[in-house]
Amino acid sequence: MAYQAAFLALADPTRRRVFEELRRGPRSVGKIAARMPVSRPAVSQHLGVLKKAGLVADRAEGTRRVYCIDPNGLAAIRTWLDQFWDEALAAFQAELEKKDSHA
Amino acid sequence: MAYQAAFLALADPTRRRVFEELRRGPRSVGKIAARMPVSRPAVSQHLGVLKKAGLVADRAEGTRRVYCIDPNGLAAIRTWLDQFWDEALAAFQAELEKKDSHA
DNA sequence: CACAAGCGTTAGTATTGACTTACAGTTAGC
DNA sequence: GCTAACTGTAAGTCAATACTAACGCTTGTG
Repeated sequence: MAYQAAFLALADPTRRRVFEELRRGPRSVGKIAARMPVSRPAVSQHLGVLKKAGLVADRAEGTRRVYCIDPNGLAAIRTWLDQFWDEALAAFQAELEKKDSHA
Repeated sequence: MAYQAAFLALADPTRRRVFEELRRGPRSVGKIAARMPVSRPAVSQHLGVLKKAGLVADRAEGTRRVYCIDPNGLAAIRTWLDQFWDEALAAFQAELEKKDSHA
């Protein structure tokens, strides 16, 4: 049930942009906020949501806080996606067989 | 840029539950709403959002409207996920080499 | 032709949440 | 110790949205 938070976190465009910024590598909060159209506290809040969703991880580095990508969040989404796809495909084939037995 | 709508659509719990209900196979609006804690118009609106996101498709069947899963929406998310993962992995390895050249 | 079933749409409401400003806490340098 | 740099947090505001109730439209049935 972890994909719930992940989907909710990635739904917001600004927050996903923050997340995608970390795709280039680990960054501090200030570095990220400098490239964003919103204020630094807003970025900090977004990072908090992403962290709770298991999408990012943070480590203290002196006075600044460096964030990087946490694979767990994306893995949760991928798992959900694969499982969903398998079930849907199975249901689809079951539907076909039902119509075959009809003929 | 199609994953934007898909993520936004799957973020809402009720809407995702509607979507997951179609995993079992094609259903009419009434059938879905019967298993939901919200009213039928709410389900209809959710289905509209899912349709615009390319996650479901509908066909008229007499007086009732049957919805089924549209692979396009999920494919968009999968594409984004794969691409994101590749870039993040490349950045991670680049980070490692940078530290190697440091030694 | 009238009636009922099944949906989509609209208007209106209440709640969620993204954002800014101001403040408090922690760490490096003089 | 004192200042500056960097960040998380709290309170408040405003826009987005999920929901219900009421209505109108289309299709099958007597």
